[in-house]
Amino acid sequence: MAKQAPATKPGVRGSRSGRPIMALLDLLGRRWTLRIVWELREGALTSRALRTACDEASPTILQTRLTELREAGFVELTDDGYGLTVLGRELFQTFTPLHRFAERWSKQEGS
Amino acid sequence: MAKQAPATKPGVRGSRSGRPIMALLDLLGRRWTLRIVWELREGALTSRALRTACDEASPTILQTRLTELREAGFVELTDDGYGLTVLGRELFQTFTPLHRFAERWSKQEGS
DNA sequence: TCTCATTGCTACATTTACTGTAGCAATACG
DNA sequence: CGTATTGCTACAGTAAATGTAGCAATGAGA
Repeated sequence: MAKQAPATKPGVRGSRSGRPIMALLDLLGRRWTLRIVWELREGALTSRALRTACDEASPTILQTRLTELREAGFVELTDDGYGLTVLGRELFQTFTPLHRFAERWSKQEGS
Repeated sequence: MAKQAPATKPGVRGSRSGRPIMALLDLLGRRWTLRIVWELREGALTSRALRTACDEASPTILQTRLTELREAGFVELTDDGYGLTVLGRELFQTFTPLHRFAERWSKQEGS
């Protein structure tokens, strides 16, 4: 079940082009992926706690996404539960501008 | 078919919490959404050109995503085709660190 | 005006992805 | 032993995405 070479695994759309950004956009563009990274931002969570944080999402898909994120090297399973790796935290850093953008977006939306 | 109040439209997962980032993560976490924004980064594309750029994705889903992105205020349809709005370009700006991250990610993956 | 090509967009049957519920084996605590 | 976690999986049902085809509207050319 443990795959290798995550960055270019065949099932990833856009990875045929060899452009890493495509593989990343594809991975992040799957349901719950962005959310999981977001919810783990402040520390590790157990699978159940993560599920609660993710609005009781189906454990099936959470497990699938966690496996993908682990294969990609963004998430790891420790004694404290699932947590972001160093790489995963770097990925989360790129969300910061996104967060600020979201705030601006929601405000200009009312008009 | 035309909805209103995009930031808090009922179908958006995570928006019940009222946190804009959740609505944004949900929108961006749908298939082809990230990719579309990415492909429009250098200028407007016609629907067919966008489809080609998106690896011949189904026009059905592209049209759905384009509608969502237009309702969100990120994309607009002009004489040149679909293009990013000012807001959409701001959103794309947040991808820049993601792009650089993707490059680093693909390199450390081989080990 | 009659093609012909392009645009944005949609129908629809098939396939894939996701959901919701239930429950497993392993571990730990009493 | 019971019971309460953990990570994880099975499976039936539902929702989402794909792939192919084609529509109406627009414009260019003969």
